[in-house]
Amino acid sequence: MSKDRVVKLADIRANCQNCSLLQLCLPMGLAEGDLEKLDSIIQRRKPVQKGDFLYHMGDPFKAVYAVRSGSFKTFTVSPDGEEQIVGFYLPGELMGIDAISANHHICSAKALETTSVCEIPYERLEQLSLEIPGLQHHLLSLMSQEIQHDQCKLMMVAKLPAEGRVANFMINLSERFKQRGYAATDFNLSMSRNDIANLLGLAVETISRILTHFQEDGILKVERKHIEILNLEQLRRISSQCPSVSQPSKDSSSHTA
Amino acid sequence: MSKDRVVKLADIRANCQNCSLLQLCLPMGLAEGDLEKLDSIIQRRKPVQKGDFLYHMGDPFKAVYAVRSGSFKTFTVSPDGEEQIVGFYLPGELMGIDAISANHHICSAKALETTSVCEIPYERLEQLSLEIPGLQHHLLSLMSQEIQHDQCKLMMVAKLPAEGRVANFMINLSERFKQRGYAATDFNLSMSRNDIANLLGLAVETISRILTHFQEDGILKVERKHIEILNLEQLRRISSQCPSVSQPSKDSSSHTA
DNA sequence: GACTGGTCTTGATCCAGATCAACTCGCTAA
DNA sequence: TTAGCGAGTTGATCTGGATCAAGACCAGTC
Repeated sequence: MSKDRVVKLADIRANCQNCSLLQLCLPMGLAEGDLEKLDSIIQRRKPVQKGDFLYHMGDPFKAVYAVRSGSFKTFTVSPDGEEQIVGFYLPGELMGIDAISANHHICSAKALETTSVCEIPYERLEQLSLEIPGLQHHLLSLMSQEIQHDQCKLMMVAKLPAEGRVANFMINLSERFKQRGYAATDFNLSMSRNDIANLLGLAVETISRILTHFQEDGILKVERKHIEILNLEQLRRISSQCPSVSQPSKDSSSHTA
Repeated sequence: MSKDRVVKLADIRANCQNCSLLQLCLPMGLAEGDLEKLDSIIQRRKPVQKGDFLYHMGDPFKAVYAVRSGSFKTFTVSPDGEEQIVGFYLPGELMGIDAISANHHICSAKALETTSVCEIPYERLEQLSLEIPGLQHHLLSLMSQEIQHDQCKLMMVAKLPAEGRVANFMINLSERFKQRGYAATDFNLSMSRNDIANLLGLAVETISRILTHFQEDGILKVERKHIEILNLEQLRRISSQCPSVSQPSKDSSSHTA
């Protein structure tokens, strides 16, 4: 294999055009030429190691980030130092758009594993979305989706009992993995039980108990971080509440849980 | 008073230029000429009566609405017919932007009292925000704010005990009233105890008990729908958790609870 | 006035899930 | 190999808030 060929491969991987997440991510639906324009402002950064921060709460808002591989959690820290998880982000999902109005990040983003991201300078993105037909709409649409999902999460936490929340969480992850071309019923959790508990407003012990309970009932197979969904229908029945999670819209990136 | 003068007064009232909510609402920060452009696409509709719907869940998405006076609740209905409140909307707040991505309304909007709204056809708004400098950014900013507030609500429900949620709810209302030029510590609730309980994920009885408890402790004066905040500091202490509610950003319309 | 239906309050009881405490399982490190 | 530590599980107990039930308070309406 010549050096040239190696370079070319690296080059291919680093373009939106050849990214497997094209249909999910920000550039979704753009024409060839417009895609290149967008591509030209995007910066690929070196991977973020597990436990490292992509940005901190309070940092000035410069860019939004698309996850390329791996996963993140975002969280705020309350005055008394307690962490509150806001969401988990998977490949193709956009992080940081909640910072537009405040002009600084309102939560911190920490890598749950080794991850790579595309950095999209926000000012240039706004300029570009004045020029590229459809980009503005797509951006607004992405944000509207984020609102929809947040409202859905709110309803889940306000209305569902513990089992329903865990079921809902698993279904949500499953659907997001499916959209990304991964197995829908067999995956690894990159987040700890603690993080899940935190997001769902429950105690760690409760998560643990419910997972073993689901396992006893043949709904899930749980082995440390590895989850296998054995009875999706049952899981849905337990979760059933939140319409927009069980009926994802056609264009559905940035499904955050 | 001549007929001309009457017409002129009516005309004045029906323009963004002369609206008392100008500094809070969608047209915030626009230049004179641009303001007129925006104004020209906005339709003022006849008032919506208490209990009537502005739109229903599932309706095709045509427009967003700015509350001019009065208040709304938005809610979804789950498969089993149960209502889940998503938020309450006060004058100057924008309703319906959560429908952009799905292209139909994902919740219903019901007037809590006699209200008037400005209807802003969404397609024309998108067109206009390609032309008017700053409008695109403002729109994105508004949506980002909505995300921020939803995340804040989520944290509140996931983390705070019942008293904290009620305290938080009251502070949030108080601040929104204040921004609108109403008294911050003396106001009327347009929503029922039931609606509040529903939003906060609590039982009506719990709301009732907490309100009497707050009254006994001299934190609030409660008389049916009328609320007087006697000890805002204490209320804050009970609520203290959710940073972005207690530190509203400079540009802060669409504070929804 | 008295009658009715909705909203709100108050009290008594119960239970889902928190909390506390002990233990197990992997993993890393020496 | 053992020691040590963080993450996860499991059990026992406790409690905040739900639920059930009964009144109280209004706003209409006849």
